[in-house]
Amino acid sequence: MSSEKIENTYEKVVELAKRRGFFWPSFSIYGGEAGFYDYGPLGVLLKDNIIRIWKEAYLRENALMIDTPVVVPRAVFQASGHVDKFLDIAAECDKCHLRQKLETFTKSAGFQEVFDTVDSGLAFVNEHVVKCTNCGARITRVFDVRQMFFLPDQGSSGDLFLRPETAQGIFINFKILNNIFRGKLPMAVAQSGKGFRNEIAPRQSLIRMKEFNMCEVEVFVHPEKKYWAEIDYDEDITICPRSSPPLRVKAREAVESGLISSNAMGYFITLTQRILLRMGISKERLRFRQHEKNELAHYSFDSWDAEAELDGNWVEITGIADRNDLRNHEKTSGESMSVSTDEGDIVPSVIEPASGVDRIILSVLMHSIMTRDNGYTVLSLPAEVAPYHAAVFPLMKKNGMDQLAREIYRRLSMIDPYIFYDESGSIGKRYARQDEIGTPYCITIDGTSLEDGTVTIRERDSARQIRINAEEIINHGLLGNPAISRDKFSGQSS
RNA sequence: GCGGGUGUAGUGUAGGGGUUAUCACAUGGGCUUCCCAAGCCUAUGACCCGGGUUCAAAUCCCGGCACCCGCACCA
Repeated sequence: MSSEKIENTYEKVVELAKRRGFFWPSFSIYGGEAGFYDYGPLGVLLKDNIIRIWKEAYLRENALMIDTPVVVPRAVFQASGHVDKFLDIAAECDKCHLRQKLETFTKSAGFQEVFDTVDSGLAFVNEHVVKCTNCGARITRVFDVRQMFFLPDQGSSGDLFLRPETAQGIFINFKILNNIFRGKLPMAVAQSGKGFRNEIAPRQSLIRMKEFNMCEVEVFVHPEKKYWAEIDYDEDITICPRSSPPLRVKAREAVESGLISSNAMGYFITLTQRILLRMGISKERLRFRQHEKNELAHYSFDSWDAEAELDGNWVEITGIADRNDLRNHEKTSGESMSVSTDEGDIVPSVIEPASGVDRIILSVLMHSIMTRDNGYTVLSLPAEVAPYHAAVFPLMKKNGMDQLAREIYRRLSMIDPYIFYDESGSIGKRYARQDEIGTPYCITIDGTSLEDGTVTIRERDSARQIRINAEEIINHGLLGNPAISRDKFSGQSS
């Protein structure tokens, strides 16, 4: 099998995704709508698996799970700063209709001003001659571009928005959650759900969508110590700090040397790597890059992005931000957000590992797709990520092989529902189909099965088979069954 | 949002004012086959949408939409 990078992996994955049923553009019979994608039969299973891996990793950190509405009243985003800051002050040239951020025009005209409001921008262009970077005409039109969707109907308290992040649902419930956690710190709260952003130019299928899935964790820590737990992870991470060239380090050492600013930041960078690798991101194609000062979000002092290399570009798939939202909500709502500790009352700081589920899914697919020497495609997904754990086939549809195969399928699916049954076409075609959707094992019932109850199990990546008693699988399952461990497939070929 | 390119079955494509719209793969059914998309028979299936020009538009023109590439944007 060739593990070299396939040129145009992106297009290959998008084509496969539609043909086999992972994902495709939404609303296509009505011409489509940019920025929206449907998950199909396989994509739903894959996405569930990705989210489950994340959820289980954070349950092991004793995180609390929460689920809050996607529709959110204005007051929340007023306090968080999104209403004021989550928009662009844009300008348009009346002559050539070039449209971009006002600051892009003013900067290239030699001005350093930053604009928060349409009024301040308008006042500026009236006072100063700002010329179009394209045609040289004077800029006079200034307007704002909201990046949050808002609903035409009012709620009981005014404007309603679709949330651009799930995080605020956690912050505003901080006191309730901390009570449930019996007042302790540090505390982690996690939420998986949809977010909405009015992207100007949605691109590249799952990379930039207007409606997307996110998995966010808010880790509440002591603001001076920012400590979560001893970093006992020993593996290397690749980091790109602002202050030095890229390097491979252990998180513990990077925290001790000050390259990573806090224990909590280092801990969750490493945990994020473990989670992403488990999901099927390739380690060689994953790095953590610290944000430049000028690319930090309005709420963040420090931020590290987990980036996946996709067809030569580094794409953010998870962001780990050091932010301070509780103070804003305390100020605006008047509710105390402080926690009593031995060292007095404190308002916790927040470390936020936030993952884009859709981007992870695309990255996992792009990192998993392989081409066999015979030219056929294999999705080399981790077994626990693959939509189906196994497929069951009769070698041929005769002599009772199909009856026995259906019986084994029926019994097996009682203990593991992620099993696919197929008896159509030739055996080779069925293997190839399962390879292409990442099914790690194919169980085939042949003539010998009729005699002694054994079946063959074929491992996807090696295409090798072992023979095993069917009862062994039915009683113990496939995943984690020592009789079916990968190394069993390494020695013999068939 | 801007500029360029593209749009033909599920997928990849040929064609290019009047065709029965090409081919391959995939898909359904049948035959064959005791292990890797084999073979044979058979069936289903397409010109992105709207307007214009024309006797006639899938084909030419205009507009829209979507996708791809670059720019800008990415809280």
